[in-house]
Amino acid sequence: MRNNIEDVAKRAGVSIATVSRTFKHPDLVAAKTRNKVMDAANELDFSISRSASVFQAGRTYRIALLINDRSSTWFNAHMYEGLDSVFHPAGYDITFSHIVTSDTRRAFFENLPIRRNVDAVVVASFDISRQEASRLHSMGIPIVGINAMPQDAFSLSISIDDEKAMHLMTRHLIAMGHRDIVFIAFPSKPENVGTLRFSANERSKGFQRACEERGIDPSVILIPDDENIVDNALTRLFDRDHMPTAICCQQDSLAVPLVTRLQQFGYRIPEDISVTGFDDLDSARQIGLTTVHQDPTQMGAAIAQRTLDLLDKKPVNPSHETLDTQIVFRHSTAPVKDVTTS
Amino acid sequence: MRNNIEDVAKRAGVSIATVSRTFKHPDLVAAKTRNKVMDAANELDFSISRSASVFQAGRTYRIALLINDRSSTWFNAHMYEGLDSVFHPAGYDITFSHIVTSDTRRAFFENLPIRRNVDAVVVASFDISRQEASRLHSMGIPIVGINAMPQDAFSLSISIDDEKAMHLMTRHLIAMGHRDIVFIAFPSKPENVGTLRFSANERSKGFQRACEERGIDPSVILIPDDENIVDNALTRLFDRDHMPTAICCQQDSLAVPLVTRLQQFGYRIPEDISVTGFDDLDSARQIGLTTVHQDPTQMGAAIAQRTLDLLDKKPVNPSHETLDTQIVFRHSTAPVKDVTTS
DNA sequence: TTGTAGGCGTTATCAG
DNA sequence: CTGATAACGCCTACAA
Repeated sequence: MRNNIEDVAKRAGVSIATVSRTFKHPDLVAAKTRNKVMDAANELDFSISRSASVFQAGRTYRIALLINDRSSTWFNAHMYEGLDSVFHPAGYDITFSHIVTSDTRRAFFENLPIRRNVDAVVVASFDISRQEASRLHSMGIPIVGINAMPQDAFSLSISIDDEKAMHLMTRHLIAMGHRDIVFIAFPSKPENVGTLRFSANERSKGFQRACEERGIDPSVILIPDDENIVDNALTRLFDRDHMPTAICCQQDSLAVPLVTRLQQFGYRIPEDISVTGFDDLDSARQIGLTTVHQDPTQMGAAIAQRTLDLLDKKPVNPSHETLDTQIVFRHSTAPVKDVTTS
Repeated sequence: MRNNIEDVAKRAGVSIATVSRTFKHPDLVAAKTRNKVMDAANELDFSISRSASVFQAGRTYRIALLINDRSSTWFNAHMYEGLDSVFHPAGYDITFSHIVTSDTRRAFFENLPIRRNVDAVVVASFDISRQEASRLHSMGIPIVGINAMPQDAFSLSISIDDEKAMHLMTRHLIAMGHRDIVFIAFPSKPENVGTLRFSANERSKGFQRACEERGIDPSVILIPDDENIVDNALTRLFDRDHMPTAICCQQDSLAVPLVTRLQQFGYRIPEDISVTGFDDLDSARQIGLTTVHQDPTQMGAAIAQRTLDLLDKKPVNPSHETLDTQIVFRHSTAPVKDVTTS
């Protein structure tokens, strides 16, 4: 912490400008001079102060990441990893802003605490209103979205089509003869109902649309998203007259343990009940769950790269990307056995 | 980005010092002046530049987090969340340094790219050599460890006792009559064998010690840590003459899906085979796995708080903390049925 | 309670 | 290829 660029300059017998150049533009410095400088720097344990160069660069080299959940979530942790894999090497720090309750949300958009202090904003997994979008844009920096809507509120965006994916999945089930299908989901948080679209809602819609298209009465179970999600689901399931032939889960983190527990109660998956998930967690692959694949790491890396291009004023092709949704067919789904379908 | 402190000062008809104080020490500014300044600031969309104030503060307000795995790992993601919950509000950014291969490791410790650019270093889940420790200390800043050894190489540390925990777990199994127990683990990476202690090794040691204490020949299966860990484990398991009565897994991420798969093959857990894990993932609770609990979020938050105290030169009690290891007994373990033990 | 002025460490510009 | 110098935006003694 002690030695600064001037100490190195003195020791190397050059000017501070030369020291700076040695680090930032080595090619502009004679090899001999460069070595002198590097030696001096090593002896003094010197390296360029990031704070100082960031400061003088005018850019903040900081990216705000807006999330509406914990950062340790499967999606968020992987997305962060993808973002960081691109932003970090480019010299950017990523900092989370947790937009969880409607209060924090309002406070955030009113005060924009990150104003003037980040070079770009990444909005992940939640939708923003037009008003919030324009508020964000008042900062005059790129706003990019990951699984966030509406797309045109963002400078760049990347998303999967949750509705379509779940629609596809439901059709898969229906095509195998299932008519008694239950969709299990977590309810939207109250502060988000109505105005905003979340992945969860889209998935629910996709399920319902597929059912309605085939004249099936969609059966949806909403369970609290607490520490006992599987118990909650089982309770509601057992509360019915009979078990459905297929269970469509909003996400793998529910489907995976549910499979295990159903097995423990003697239900064979998929012989007795088909189960599907969404996300494609590692554990989903391990247990052979049929699910919708998405790769948040890759999404993060992709949008980060495009954001970087935008910041560097390079041409960025497509501004808005909707990834193909892909179902991974494994062995938690099978045709219905006893076909008593009307 | 446009307006700086001077613009605000002009508009508010005060000096820049007053503007600065209004933001940093509001109590030192007359209420009336303060309002004038805040109004001007709002009109100009001004807020203090973090880069500038960090720069001039002399501190970097950055924390380096050294990990030897991906940041999206269950442990790392949660630990990060804990660290961030304390560091972020205090104005610190956390940046990952991935120390993965022996090459990156060597390069890191030779060049110390973070030198002079972070206020503290957090080493997580891997051990460092004396040499590396002293190298780190040459930076003249606190080095803190989370599940890292040797403790006295760090200014502060917090750990669980992996060896003890697995020893306890194994004894639990033995106490229930199990003598045919298999321990399934991932091998250490080659570059770490010998010199360094990892959680994984400690757990293995704990298992073996417990076995030896009871005259049981410890049976250890090492499987590659690739995309098919459960298949790998099952293959090795089926390769034996017979199934063990108990399976001790190095971590939940293996144990949880293994339970599911074993069930699919008709083994009842725990009636036919007892299975134990380590970590206490959310999914472990959902499926009722008996496991060792650890809370990386809480560990991260705790060490972050103590690090902050250290940075602020407040007294920090205990420097080195080893958390009590706690087993969560659920229903994946049971006494052996057909006791043919010799 | 408020203003003045020096300095934080680096980089870019421009001259040599 | 190298050196001198003026920013960059803010904070904090110190003075008023």
